[in-house]
Amino acid sequence: MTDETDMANPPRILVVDDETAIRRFLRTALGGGAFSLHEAETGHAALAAAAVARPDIILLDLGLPDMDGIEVIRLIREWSPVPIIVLSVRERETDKVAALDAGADDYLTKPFGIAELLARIRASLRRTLQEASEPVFRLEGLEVDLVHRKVSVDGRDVQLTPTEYELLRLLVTHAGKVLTHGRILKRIWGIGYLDQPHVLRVNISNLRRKIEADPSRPRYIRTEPGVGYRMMGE
Amino acid sequence: MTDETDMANPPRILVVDDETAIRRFLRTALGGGAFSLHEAETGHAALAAAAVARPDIILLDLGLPDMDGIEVIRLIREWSPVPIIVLSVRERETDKVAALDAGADDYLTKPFGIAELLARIRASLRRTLQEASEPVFRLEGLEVDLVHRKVSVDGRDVQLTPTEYELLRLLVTHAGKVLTHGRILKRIWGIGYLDQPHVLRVNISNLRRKIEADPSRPRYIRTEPGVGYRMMGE
DNA sequence: CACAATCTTGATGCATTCTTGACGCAATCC
DNA sequence: GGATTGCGTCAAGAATGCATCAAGATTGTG
Repeated sequence: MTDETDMANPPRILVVDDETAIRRFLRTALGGGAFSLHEAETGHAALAAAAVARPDIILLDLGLPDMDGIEVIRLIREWSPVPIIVLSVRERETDKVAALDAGADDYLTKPFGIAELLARIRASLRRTLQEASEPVFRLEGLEVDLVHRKVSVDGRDVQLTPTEYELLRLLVTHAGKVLTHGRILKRIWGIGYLDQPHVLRVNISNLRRKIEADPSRPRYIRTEPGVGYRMMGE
Repeated sequence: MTDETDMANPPRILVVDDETAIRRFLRTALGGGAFSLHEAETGHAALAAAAVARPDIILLDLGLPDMDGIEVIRLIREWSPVPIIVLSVRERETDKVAALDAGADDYLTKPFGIAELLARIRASLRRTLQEASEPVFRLEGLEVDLVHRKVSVDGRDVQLTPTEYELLRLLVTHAGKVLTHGRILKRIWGIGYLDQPHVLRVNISNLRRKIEADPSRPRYIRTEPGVGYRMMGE
């Protein structure tokens, strides 16, 4: 589907643990730009951070100084379905059952492997992200909703043909950058059309007629003479 | 084929394991009417059962006689998001990571406590059930009651065939979004019908005749030429 | 075993979309 | 300044996709 991995908006992770060593360990393990990290040392701080930072996932230790971790899960579950992965030294089955039934999504007993933790985080994110995130491109009056596959200009819905939409999608996902004729042709019409820029011009023209107010002086799709086209923005 | 999500009907669980002892153990542990159990001994049987029985959750052993469990996960994930919990003797971290990244939702190493397994099953079911948050879909005169499996237009009840209802349900649960032909075909007719969009068109046509006032100019099910169909709404 | 409902498949007419060619215009090169 | 090249627009035939009807196959049910 989409080929561009969006590094601009890394998933937010809230780490809740009172031990500094553990937090530092997780910070190095989860760092590196793949995630945006927030930390909390107490249950109350965790509740506040969950509300303010809106994490995409919570890593929760059960042994907190001010309140029991199970209680933290319950209180969060009263208003948020955010995935919660429990990290705890308690390995008794009753502890696991209590945490899971309180609303936790997963339970790892310390010590755990960092690779396994990362895999479980990916599994959780995969479940929520496949429904959630709404990548919508906006530029002045133009709005391209890549999830719902909807395009509108100044509020009015615009109906595009499959190739027109593919072309627009390609431009939008590379907004600001110049796409060469060759790159576009290869991508949409396949290799073999490299020497036929005409089909591309026709489609750009049709696309402009549908989304540009004045196709002869385009606001969105600018042509870069001798090179290719560029979607404005960024 | 029918997916009677009545509250009276217990969640369906598919157990995939070649060892008779394990299956018997799970049968007693999960029995008692709380769940409806299906079983498979091989990977191929598991794939067939997943398509036919439409389980709400799959318990999968990785050591199958005919194919690797990881491969089973991948093949199921090509067309179904059903929760998969891996039960395996392999306790190496790389095995866990491979299974989770292939699309598994959880991983338990044998031997495990039955209470923990039940808790993890409850956690998985809770997640999927909360996604079906809207029990009844309304749009202008159309009303689709997903709990009682009833459809009405302007107050008059409409009788749909099983496939028609499944199709409508799929569209309604993704209201606003475009569902591609391929996605619908895979989901309702199974993979293998990917290259037969005709059956889909016939059913869309029949469905429209039953719920649309003017099937030639549909209000609810809009066709996205070259792409798929979309239930209006949101 | 027979009946009814449903599903599948084929055929047909219609609408949309794609492709290709022709032509005007602007910028560039010599 | 004239020729060349690249770009944008228009239009028409070809190709594809869609909706609908109808008939045979399948399934379920009593």
